[in-house]
Amino acid sequence: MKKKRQPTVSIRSEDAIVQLADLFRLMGDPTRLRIILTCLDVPISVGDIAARLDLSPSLVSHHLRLLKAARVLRGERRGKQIFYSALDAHIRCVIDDMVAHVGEPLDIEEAE
Amino acid sequence: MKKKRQPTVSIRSEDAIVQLADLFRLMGDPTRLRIILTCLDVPISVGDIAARLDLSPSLVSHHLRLLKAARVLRGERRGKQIFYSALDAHIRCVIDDMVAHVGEPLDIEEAE
DNA sequence: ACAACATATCAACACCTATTTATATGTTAG
DNA sequence: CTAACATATAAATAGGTGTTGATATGTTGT
Repeated sequence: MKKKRQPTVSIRSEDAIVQLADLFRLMGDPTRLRIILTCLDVPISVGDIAARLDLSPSLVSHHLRLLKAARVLRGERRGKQIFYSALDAHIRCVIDDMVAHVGEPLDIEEAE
Repeated sequence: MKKKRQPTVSIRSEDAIVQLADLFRLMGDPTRLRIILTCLDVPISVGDIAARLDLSPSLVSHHLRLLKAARVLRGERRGKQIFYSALDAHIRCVIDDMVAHVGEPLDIEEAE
């Protein structure tokens, strides 16, 4: 049972757009995007994220709270630590599409 | 010749992440996202965008400049007017994926 | 060339937000 | 229960950014 992909054109309601923009805005910060990418691989603890990205645990936790609230990531406790991972696969698709977009900078000549 | 879709994991270079984040940040503003969505349908002039979205032409033009610089949209002049449209199809994919993400709020129960 | 229209640019303000620092909450081991 | 660790929260600061209003650039018709 495949998911029906409804055309982009149809989403025009105010709150739907705001909700979408909120998600994009969350991914629009380099630090937060790094955190997201780190969590896409495999569930990883707050401290390990901080260590890998050379950030303070406090800052990482702050961003994780936003990402969790926006349903981008989810966290589950294992002992003292809390491991974060992607809530679903869509975020990965979004990023992959954007990477593809960046990968093709010019389809037409752009005289500046 | 299909495009090889490289895994999300591999994009880790600093500037690549910053470049991605810049694009997401651009889409993270409701006004700008509305403008993008309006241009996805069919090429449309600055004035028509402003009229349809009830924004000042000045503000629309300002955002269009950013979106054009980021290779999200492109503009071509037809007489006095300049018609803007999506530069490629990837942005539509990105938005569709994000819509799909929003459409599936909960895969697992989330005890708050 | 001039007038009228369409778009772009500039500067200023107000608002938002990422980061830091300090403190608090929660969990495990002894 | 206490100590040590892991994460979360709060307030304060600094830098970024969307919007507005005025001005500039560019194009078409007369």
